[in-house]
Amino acid sequence: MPPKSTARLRLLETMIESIWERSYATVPVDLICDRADVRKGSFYHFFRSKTELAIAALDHLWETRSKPALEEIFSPDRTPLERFGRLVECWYEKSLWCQQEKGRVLGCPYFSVGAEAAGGEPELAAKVGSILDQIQGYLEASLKEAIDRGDLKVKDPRETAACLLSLIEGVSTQARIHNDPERVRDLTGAFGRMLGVELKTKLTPHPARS
Amino acid sequence: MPPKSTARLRLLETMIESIWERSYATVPVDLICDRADVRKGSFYHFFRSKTELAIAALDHLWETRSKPALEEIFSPDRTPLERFGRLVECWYEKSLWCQQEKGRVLGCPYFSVGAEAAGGEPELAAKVGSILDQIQGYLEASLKEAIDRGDLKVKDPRETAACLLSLIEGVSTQARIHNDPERVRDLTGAFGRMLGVELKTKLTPHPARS
DNA sequence: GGTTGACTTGACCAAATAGTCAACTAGCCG
DNA sequence: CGGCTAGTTGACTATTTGGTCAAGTCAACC
Repeated sequence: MPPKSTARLRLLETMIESIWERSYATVPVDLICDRADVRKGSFYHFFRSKTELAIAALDHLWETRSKPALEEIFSPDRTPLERFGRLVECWYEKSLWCQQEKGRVLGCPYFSVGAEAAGGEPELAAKVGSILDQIQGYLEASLKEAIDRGDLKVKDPRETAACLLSLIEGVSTQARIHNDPERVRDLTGAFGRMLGVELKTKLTPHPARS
Repeated sequence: MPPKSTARLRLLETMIESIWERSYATVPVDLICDRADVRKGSFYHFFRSKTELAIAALDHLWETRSKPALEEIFSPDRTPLERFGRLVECWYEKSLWCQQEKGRVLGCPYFSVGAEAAGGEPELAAKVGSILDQIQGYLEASLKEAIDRGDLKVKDPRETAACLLSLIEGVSTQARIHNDPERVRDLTGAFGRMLGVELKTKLTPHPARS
């Protein structure tokens, strides 16, 4: 039987949103409760602590949004190189969407929270770590496939996947810090240079930047 | 005449350390005061707010540590490519040092604080942004020099510098999240691949990793 | 009808938080 | 000396924080 109440779900979604816009530490339980229209007591009925909610929320975001999105991007229908191109496109579109809908470029919630949690919230940081590893897994698998197909010459796909991920996340975070979605454009060229191929995306090469 | 009291300086140094180990939001003013052995009143004699101290502290760190270190790394005595190699070496050594002395890999304080501050502390985020831009400047200048010398073929040095910086910072943050300094090793190969050359560093290619 | 168990409610708490303030000290300059 | 100023002190406030709790509601099941 499905859960009788939507409160738990509302808390998860609200937590993600709040944490993404601000940061883990600066989002008080009271704010989450207000925004989710849930009373404090109910909060602690579903979750033993704020940390536990955060972990559950990241997990929820991963399972319901990020993982499905990556499944689409890394679909077997595409060639490996097409997947990388699509990944970069999606990342850029998300940044644009963020700025328009949220008023700010917010970057990657996993990465920001992970960096924050690494100093003081080890379980939260570990959850982020495992999610990042899974993302890296998609990259690595496609790298290997590309190598097998002869599309790519890469010595160590594991290391290269790690670098690609760091690159994406680094660029995203820069975009967040500077509140500039255009920084994410650079990813197309950077991916290409890193892999030694020319990536095809819809993103035009490079308009003049302020 | 030099300042009569070291309290201000102690606050700056303590703030950097605390913020680096934990995060901006989770470092209370009282803790800084305790660790710096300064009373609350003195704190607010020197700084109007916690935010103001944080900004001053990042500035202090930049001027007294990071900038001099980069000046050495990017010294004209080195060829541009040697500088990149040295940069990667230093970054890796710092990560190792961190783990040994601090008990944890802490990554880059600017980047972590920047990501955090972007949601709610715009002035702090702006300070980080300007510091990151300056780091990028060193990279860009050396890229241009390398191109002029014919050591490198890069279309857009500005964009490439931005990507290199994102890569460094992304890798650093991953190292922080996973508390694994070895992740920073990957930078040598990644830099090389990004620039289309083989970088020479003291870092051995790649030992087996757990 | 009565009992159970999941969920809700709002009042409550102790601790932590950023920031204030008036009084104090000590060096320095006339 | 006397007064000025930079710095120091610790007690103080108002608010916010994460978390608790006892008393409820309500639908399902016996």
